[in-house]
Amino acid sequence: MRKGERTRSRIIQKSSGLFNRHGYLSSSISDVMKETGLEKGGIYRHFANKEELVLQAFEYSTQVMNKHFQEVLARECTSIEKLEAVIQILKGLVEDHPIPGGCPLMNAALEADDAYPILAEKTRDSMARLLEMMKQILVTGVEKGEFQKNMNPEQMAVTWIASLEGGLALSRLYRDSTYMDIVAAHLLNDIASYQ
Amino acid sequence: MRKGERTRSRIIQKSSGLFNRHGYLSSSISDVMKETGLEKGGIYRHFANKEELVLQAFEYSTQVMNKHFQEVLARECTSIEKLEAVIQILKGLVEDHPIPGGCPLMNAALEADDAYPILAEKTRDSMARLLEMMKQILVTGVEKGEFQKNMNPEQMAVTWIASLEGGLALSRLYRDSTYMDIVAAHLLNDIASYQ
DNA sequence: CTACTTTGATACCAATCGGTCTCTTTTTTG
DNA sequence: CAAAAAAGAGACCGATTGGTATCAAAGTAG
Repeated sequence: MRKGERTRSRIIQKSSGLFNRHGYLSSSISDVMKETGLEKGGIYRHFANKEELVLQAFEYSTQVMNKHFQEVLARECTSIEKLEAVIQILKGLVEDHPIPGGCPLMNAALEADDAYPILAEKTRDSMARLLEMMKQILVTGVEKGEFQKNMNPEQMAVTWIASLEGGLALSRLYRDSTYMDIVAAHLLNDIASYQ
Repeated sequence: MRKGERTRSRIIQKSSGLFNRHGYLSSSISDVMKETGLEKGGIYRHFANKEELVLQAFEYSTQVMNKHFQEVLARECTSIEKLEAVIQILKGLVEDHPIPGGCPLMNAALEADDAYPILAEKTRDSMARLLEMMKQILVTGVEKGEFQKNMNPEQMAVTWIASLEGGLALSRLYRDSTYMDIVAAHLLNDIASYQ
């Protein structure tokens, strides 16, 4: 691996945290310079323009989250355990783990919505993957007899993601994980009625 | 009412929509100029700096939402009807009604989180009011015997706001109100178990 | 109508924006 | 080690940022 590639990766990694905390549009190249310790020339050698860096940084954030999901979920066997693990992962984001600034999907969704169409499109793709992953856990749960067949995995997946993302936003706003706990307890209690 | 006051109000009103769509930090004064049709001098006559305008615009957005809630909820009698009305109001935000750009509380919460402490504080206040309003509907519902006493209004209020705000974010991302409908149906089905 | 006040357009400011270019330094290759 | 290639610092660019001062026009009060 060449030095240039390593530097490029470092820029993406550092700026992904910056963008997730301070926003993709509001962060400037000079913010990226401070974050990386590089000068302007050192950054623009690796990216044609700010947008390329922004999109790469967003993709990096989603990759980190996807990998984190994969690793944590692989440890769990039953679907209900996987659902509890999903809750724990989202709860981690309250405390900036594994990424500072909260859920990159939610952040990008709200920031890009009316202001950054290209990023919004990428966000839709990533969100669709997250919803699909949730649905898959639930479908498997039904197939294995963990959940009754009258539970609708598609709708339940939407409800879980919406509730957890909303709860995460509240918990981050108040720096108090209680909100996430309340939402999580409610979701687990609800899914229990299908067991 | 002097002309100056009218102009000031118009600036706040127009820029509140702009900020809610494009973000408080990302929007520039020249964006406000285009939105209002005024030149720079005409804007800075009425506001000491951008921050004053930003905070006033946010407050205006919350006032519009509060008034909207009051008016709509006043028409409904029972608590369950009020809850359905809350759903309808949040659903309206998918289609930019009564404010373009989605829920101003959620937008401000995520944007201000790590980047704009003063706005974050204002957002916490407004969000607390929204949660309190939800809780009050539920408390009244319990008092009137609409809901069983084992329902916890505080926790239910958090769950409803989190779920609806999360669902709203999904629906706005995909420009598809189905997500909101799914979340709403789930919440109504859940609250029915306490009736 | 007149005198006074308020209002807002305009020109201007330093600082910062995203981005380019050059040139030295550092890596890599043979 | 030498030559070639890659990398990054830094000066520079025009455009835009938030913000100020001036001054003519519009509004208001007597």
